[in-house]
Amino acid sequence: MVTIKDVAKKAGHSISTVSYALNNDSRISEKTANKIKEIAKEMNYFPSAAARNLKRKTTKTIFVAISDFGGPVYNELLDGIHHELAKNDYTMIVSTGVSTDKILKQRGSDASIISDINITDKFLVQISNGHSPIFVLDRSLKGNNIYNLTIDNLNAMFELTEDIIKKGYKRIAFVHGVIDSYDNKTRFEGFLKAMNAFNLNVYKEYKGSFTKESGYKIADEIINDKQRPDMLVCSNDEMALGIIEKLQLNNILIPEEIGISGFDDIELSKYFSPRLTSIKVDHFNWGRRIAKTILNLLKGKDIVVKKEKGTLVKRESY
Amino acid sequence: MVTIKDVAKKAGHSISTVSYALNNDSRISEKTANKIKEIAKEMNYFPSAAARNLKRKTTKTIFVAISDFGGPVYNELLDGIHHELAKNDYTMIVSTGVSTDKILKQRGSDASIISDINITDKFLVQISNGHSPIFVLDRSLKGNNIYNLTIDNLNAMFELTEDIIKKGYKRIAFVHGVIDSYDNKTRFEGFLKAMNAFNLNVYKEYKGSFTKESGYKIADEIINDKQRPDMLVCSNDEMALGIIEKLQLNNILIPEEIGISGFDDIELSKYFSPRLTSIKVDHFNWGRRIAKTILNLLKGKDIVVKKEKGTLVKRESY
DNA sequence: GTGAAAGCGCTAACAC
DNA sequence: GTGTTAGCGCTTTCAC
Repeated sequence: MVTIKDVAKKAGHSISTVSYALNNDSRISEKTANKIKEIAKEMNYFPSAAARNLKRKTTKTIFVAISDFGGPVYNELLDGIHHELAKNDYTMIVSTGVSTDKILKQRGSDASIISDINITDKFLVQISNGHSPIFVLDRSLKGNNIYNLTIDNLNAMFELTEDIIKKGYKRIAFVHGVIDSYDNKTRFEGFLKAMNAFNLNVYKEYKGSFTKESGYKIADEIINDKQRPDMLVCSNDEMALGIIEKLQLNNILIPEEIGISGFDDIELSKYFSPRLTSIKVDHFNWGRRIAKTILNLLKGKDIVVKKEKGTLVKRESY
Repeated sequence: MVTIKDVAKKAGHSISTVSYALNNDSRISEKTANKIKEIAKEMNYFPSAAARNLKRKTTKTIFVAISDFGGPVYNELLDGIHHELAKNDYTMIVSTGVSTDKILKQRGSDASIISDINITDKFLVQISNGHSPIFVLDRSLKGNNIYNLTIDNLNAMFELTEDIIKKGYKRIAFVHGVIDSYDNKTRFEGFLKAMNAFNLNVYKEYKGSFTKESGYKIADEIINDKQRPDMLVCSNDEMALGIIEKLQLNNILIPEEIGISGFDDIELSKYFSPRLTSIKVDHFNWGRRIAKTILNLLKGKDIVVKKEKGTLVKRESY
């Protein structure tokens, strides 16, 4: 591995001069700088991140922890974050699972974005002290270096439920995702708010876990039910799609017999028949805003945290 | 930030004793070790990755470069890689775009997996000298520390094409993805091999770019064509799905008027109507194999590189 | 405009 | 069994 020392020797200069030259310090004469740069290039030299990070106490890296790489949602979010960071010469690294814990503990980044449901609040609070800033998505968590960035689930779900109620549905049920997750709680809250506003009672509640499989199970319950709801408000799209699939397999017509709605507006939702009515969040844009917020904080600016809005996408599922 | 020095001071021991204790060196008495560990925990101490990496000249990190986070394929692949690495106490970091170049140059990892079509062969060859090992997926590239890991596109496509020919199709066209990409070339090769084996001429060739959008364009060409092919062998699923969507919008029946096949077997392909016949690759398993190969290499073992097989998934699209 | 040297936080060879 | 110390590759202060 070629180090700054090797370059210095070959260039016939001190390592400090080489360092200055490569970092475009104005003290070095253009002639020397160019000569050094050429030699460095020739030798295929690149500064070691480890050494530089150690010295600079900053990594110019932002870390993003996600639950899994499959989610249709992460795609755009990560794109948005990366887009903004790259413009500002920051590097984005992403990880899942146990790797995440290690990166977090060992301060591999100047800031972290947590969107991994498997990382506990407790762990985050524990490491946060004296840590680089941690931005948590979709949870509500207080702590020293912890910042909360969320989607405005409540208002979006309120708007959706209002639309449903105005269509004349009466036996409206709610399909929960992971019951005490931030997303589920706030979405349910928005749902309840609308139901209350129209003096309607919740007809039924189903307990799922945000997955398509949990949707299948709920569909089974519904199939065997003699007093079915006429509308299912689901806490996310994946459960809604699972339910649709299974109900249709059992010849229950959607939306004629039961209406259904989702949340997230994932890619697949457009391809189902009927196409799912859902709440769309512009994740690319949200990612950019998240990155901007982080960069501002790192620059020492004051930051304002605003909730990201969702918009109702009306299709034919109710 | 709390350093090893702080822990040493508080524990009343030298920093080396602390280092040994935390790294479970057998020289340190259990009593001292436990005391030190407790204090470290209490102080919320974690060793700095930067300092450790610099000293150890190893990061215990494997880097994966991907084209984008959206691809349905990456999900399982990354899961598989992570699964295997985590078991062996390695950390996986993932990145896209310009971040990738920086990480690669600055040796942020003990090995890298490249599955990003935007990274040029030239760049890889340039940095490879004296670099940690680089594993390239889906390309054929020679170099010092470069290893090629690929899917057996040729044989899988041969098998698929053979099945198509045996169904009696005569006017068989091929839909190219990015024309000189490894995947496209080898898939086309397998296609040609089967056509030749049955003495059939390629009826037509269309040029796409692996995206659904390029599928739409090709569909337009086909719609306006007076002498349409009766079968479209596509270089990947996404183009096939784009073509199906557009053809159906124009009331062309699939498979009655035109048959169609894909490659990759992405999630969506099951939900289309008709469901797409395709080649499935077990990406999770492939990811695990890739990780195992890398770990073996890092351990100094000899490695054998075998192509990953694909299997034909027959559905109703031809 | 350039170089010598200190030191970032850690590991590990060596001394005791 | 524990401590002293060199040094990983780099940046940056200070001296010239």
